[in-house]
Amino acid sequence: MVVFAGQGDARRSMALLWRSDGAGSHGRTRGETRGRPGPKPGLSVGAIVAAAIEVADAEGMAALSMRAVGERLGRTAMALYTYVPSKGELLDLMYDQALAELPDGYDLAAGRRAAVTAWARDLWALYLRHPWMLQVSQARPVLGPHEYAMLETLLGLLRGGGLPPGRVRHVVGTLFAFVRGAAGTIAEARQAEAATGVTDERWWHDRAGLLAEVAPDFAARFPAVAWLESTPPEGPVEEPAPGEPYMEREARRMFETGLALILTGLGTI
Amino acid sequence: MVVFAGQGDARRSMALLWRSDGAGSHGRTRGETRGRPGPKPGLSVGAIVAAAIEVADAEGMAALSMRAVGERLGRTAMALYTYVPSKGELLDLMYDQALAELPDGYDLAAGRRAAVTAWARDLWALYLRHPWMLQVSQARPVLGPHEYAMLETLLGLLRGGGLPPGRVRHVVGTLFAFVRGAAGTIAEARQAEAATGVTDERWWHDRAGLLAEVAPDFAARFPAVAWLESTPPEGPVEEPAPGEPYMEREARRMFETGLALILTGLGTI
DNA sequence: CCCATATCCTTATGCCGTACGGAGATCTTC
DNA sequence: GAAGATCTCCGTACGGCATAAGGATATGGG
Repeated sequence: MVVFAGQGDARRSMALLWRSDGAGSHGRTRGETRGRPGPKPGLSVGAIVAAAIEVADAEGMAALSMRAVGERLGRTAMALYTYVPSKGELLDLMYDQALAELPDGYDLAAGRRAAVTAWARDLWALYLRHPWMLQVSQARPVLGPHEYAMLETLLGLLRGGGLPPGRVRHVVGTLFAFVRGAAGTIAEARQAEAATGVTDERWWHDRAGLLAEVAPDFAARFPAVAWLESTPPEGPVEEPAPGEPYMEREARRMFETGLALILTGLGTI
Repeated sequence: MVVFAGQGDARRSMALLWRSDGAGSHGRTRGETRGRPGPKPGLSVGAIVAAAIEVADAEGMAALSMRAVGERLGRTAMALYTYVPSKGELLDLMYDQALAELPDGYDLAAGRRAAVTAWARDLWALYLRHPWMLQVSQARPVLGPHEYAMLETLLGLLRGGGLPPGRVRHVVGTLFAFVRGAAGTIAEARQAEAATGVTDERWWHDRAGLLAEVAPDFAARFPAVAWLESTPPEGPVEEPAPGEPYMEREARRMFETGLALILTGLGTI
């Protein structure tokens, strides 16, 4: 399920997001530790965010608990609350931190379309590296620095294409929606595989058998579906790509097709 | 976060999904109750699914607990387990049941593109009526009868367009990904609004103030973003649509734009 | 009547996020 | 160096969650 970020002290959470210690610098957090009473901080916001991302990457969003993150850092769950106000804020920080992995510029020399394609592929790859990102609510955007940086990058590619600003907004929204939706298909499959240990291949095989059991009249009820499923995935017009599971290859092809449709449409408008 | 369906007894869950009592018929579930010992069932799978959908629609996915569903039916949480193996299976049933609201055919008289557009709009509207649907994992599809019915409907529109089957698969995936992604933006906003009581308008206003506080150099760091945000949403080339909040109108326009891009692209390929 | 079987409930287990307050480290100020 | 303020980290506890186990009770067939 989508996890909603905490709407606690909004000012504090924005300050955390835009804190000056960049990236995963594991640095000091609120001003300087120098000259403050009390024990030296053994952790940092950056370290906690990094640990949380590791947990979420490895075990999936469902396994991301404050206890689990604390354990990875050799602390208890409660120790984290010194640095981060709540789990919701931690999710926001994780999300924005992951976005920092994106490149911040693309070469327009090969053309606008090629650059936007590269941008979309990178975002898609990021979502696949961090499938839990798709489960952080998009409702109230995180509004962190890296989110704006990503947007800035895309706008840099789209601006100057002759589109009016209102149009640009909708194109941006379309690209985000598509990449996100397309990545969701496969990202969640990976999470399910990691969480349950059942490969996608096997799962589909088992389910197909059950489906035939429970709906013996399938082909009659859904002729077009049966037609589609009876045809082979596609011709051999493809590089080998040896290790890639069937599902993933299909998902990638779908992504490329959809992206091409959108950009072709954009070119003819 | 995305909720994963239970991978308990797969056979039982498929049987539940494809149980003969259709739709919300609140009918008998496993064979006939006639001639069985024990008290008469006071509930039914259909009634439980309907109650769960009501809860999720009204209070959001986060508030959907077995206790809440039981309470709505005047029972305890444990009473539900007589009918449904786990919360995960219940989610599958809810998902497939909601899909039953979709029309099962479109008129091709006005052309293929018009029909596909209508199909996409209906799916988008369904997601907005039931925002929690977007939080049910897509990883391992539910594979319920209404999911196949929806697919069958779309394939009925796309088949005969001269596209090879492999291509059709990718176009279908693209349409699903886009509609889902686009609906997510606004559906989650509605859920957040319902859950927190803070309107989107107000939330954005507050956050903008905080952003200016915490990142005073915003316009310099993100010039293209600042440029985009400084331009008015769009010309007055729009019907009044009085009650529609600003965010929703923009989201709807984005959806229409993206759909047009995809279908235009499809037309020129 | 008797008993198998069904529904529904009470209770309990082990997770979760996190409020509260205590223990002890480390600073500034005398 | 002592006092007091302030900080990190932890132990405990609370209420909520899904759900396992088993008991009370109703209902049918024999």
